Amino acid sequence: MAKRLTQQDIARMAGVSQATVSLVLNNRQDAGVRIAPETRARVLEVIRKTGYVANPIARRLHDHRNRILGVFTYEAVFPSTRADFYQPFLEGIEEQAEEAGCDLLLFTSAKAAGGRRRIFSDDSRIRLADGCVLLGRSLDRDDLAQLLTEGIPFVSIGRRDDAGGPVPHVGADYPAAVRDLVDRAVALGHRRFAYVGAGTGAESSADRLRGFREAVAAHGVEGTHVPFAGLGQLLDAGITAVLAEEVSDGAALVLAARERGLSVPGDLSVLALGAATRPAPRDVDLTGFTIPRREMGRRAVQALTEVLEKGTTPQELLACRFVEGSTLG
Amino acid sequence: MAKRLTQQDIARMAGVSQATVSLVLNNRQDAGVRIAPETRARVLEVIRKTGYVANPIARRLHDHRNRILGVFTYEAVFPSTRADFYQPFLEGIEEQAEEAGCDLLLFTSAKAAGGRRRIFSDDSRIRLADGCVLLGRSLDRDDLAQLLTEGIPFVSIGRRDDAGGPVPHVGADYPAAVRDLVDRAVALGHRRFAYVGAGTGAESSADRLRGFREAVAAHGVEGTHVPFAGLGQLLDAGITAVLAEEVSDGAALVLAARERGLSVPGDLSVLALGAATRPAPRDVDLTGFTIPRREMGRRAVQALTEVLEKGTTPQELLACRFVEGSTLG
DNA sequence: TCAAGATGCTAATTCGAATTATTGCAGGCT
DNA sequence: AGCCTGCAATAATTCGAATTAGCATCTTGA
Repeated sequence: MAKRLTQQDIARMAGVSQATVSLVLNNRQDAGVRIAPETRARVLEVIRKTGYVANPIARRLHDHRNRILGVFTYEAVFPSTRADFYQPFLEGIEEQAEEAGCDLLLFTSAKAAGGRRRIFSDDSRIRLADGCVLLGRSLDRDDLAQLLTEGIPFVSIGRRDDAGGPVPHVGADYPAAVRDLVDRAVALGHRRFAYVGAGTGAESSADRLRGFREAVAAHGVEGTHVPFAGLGQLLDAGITAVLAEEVSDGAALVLAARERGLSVPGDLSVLALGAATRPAPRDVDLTGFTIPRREMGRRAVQALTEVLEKGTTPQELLACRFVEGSTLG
Repeated sequence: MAKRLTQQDIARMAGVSQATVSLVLNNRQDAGVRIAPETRARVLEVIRKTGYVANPIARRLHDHRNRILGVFTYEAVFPSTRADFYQPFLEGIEEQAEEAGCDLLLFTSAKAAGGRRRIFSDDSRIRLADGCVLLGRSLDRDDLAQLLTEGIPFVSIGRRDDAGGPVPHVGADYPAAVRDLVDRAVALGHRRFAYVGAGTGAESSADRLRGFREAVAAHGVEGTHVPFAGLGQLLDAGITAVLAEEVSDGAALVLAARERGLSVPGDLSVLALGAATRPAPRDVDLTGFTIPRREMGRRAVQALTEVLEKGTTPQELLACRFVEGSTLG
């Protein structure tokens, strides 16, 4: 196997010193550093011909920019079961990375201790990347805390509670999106609401439920929360509008209601809150909102750039888009 | 940002040298290297107390392996239009990379000159990775030649003709798979065959057509090749069995035949040769074969490992799996 | 008792690139 | 001639960990 080229090799070929190659490569023009145009050209020509690229490892040891952005997920991203969830985010990430001229490093090497990947294993490679985008419904609190204390630049996709300090993130504004749905339903005359879904655990769930509670309180209407949906109990309780965290749960409710000969939205309105951790039937035209996944991916990379350049802690929530379906009336 | 601890720091705290810390850390017991148990214990205690972890960057610098595998595609991989094509391969690649303890670098930074990425652009970053897996229906011959002459370790997914030298690849054995289909059809009494599809351009197309020609010649039956399918002309020519390179073409033929009131496979047998560059209707139960995409991804990474370790030029064809559909009779 | 061997550790070097301090060399000026 | 100035390029050092050669010190065995 051909040995990897080094700056020393390039230097020899161009008849200059290694230092000169480095200076040319980094296009240094500072005071005190001067390279004659013809020398520069000669070095560049050798670099072009050989396709030399600086060893990112060695470079990293010194300077701190590789133009490599890490993408960490707790599970493999490509299996089709996850693809539906990860894909839109990755699409945005890839797009923005391309724009920023960065390559993406997928941390596939993270030791799968107990089936799940870990950010910090015995020889964590997270520092290979300039910074890192974290992707997943819920992230390990300890991992986040360690990222913060070790000062590793990262951005979470999805809002995160503090973990020993504010966590940089690009999330979706679930409270606002849920409030909007409740507002619309109230305007149509609904007075008894139910929220179906976990409503706890991951921040995304908690945020939705919080939005729901705020909205029903603001309108002075009735709102209950049940983790699992039973169509019967909902109807018995006189509920007229259900907000389902999971799209698939919402769809199941609609189908169940129609099977009973009930009309949706005539007898019951069903609103979907965008979560898609499980595949949902496509043929139910749910009213609700969509999560701007692709945009979140893009913005996360932009935010990461900001972290890297300015050392800030960006926190941003993107608005969800209302979807005019046929299950609210 | 807390400064990271170094082995030097640990050494100072334990009252030993940096070298000793390294030896303890790596648990070296080789001949000529000995550390007294109490010294070892003292160092380990300091490491435990401080939570020191070796800087992976510095470590990599020394052993010349970045443990980064590149994945190059001529287009973005995540957009849903391509996802169906790339996904199974990537799944296998990711799986095997995880096993090998390597991370995946997606070359998203490759300049999109004329919409298409280039392996060798002005500042190609291909050498960032230890080696590279190439993915795509057809690869640029000049790119392949350059990879070979520059001695960049790589493996192509899909068989490739020589490009100034043998190209390391992991492909699918199309000739065998096509011959198998023809054999089965001949056994069922078919004597007039047609091959529908490009049959040229990409190696994958050419290989299929070659298998077809060999098979019809071996059986002494009639076999013609047409780039585009016209149901009428096929029937006029007395064809009883059609092999469609593209699954979608095969499906279209079946649907067209049924629309005319013909029976498939009663009046016409249709066999699909696995190519899926266009989305195909799911509701046609075609007989044919499937390409072991996921396995190809896995094997490609294994082959790349071999290239990296032994400098060989692996070439391998994986068998396609026969699919018992309902369009052969 | 003294050379041979075992033991325990460290100094010095390496990896590849970035950076700083320094040297060499024209040419201009007095 | 002697001296500075400005420019070009290089030697030397740095980063953190791994490794090799080698230096003390301590045991043995004859």
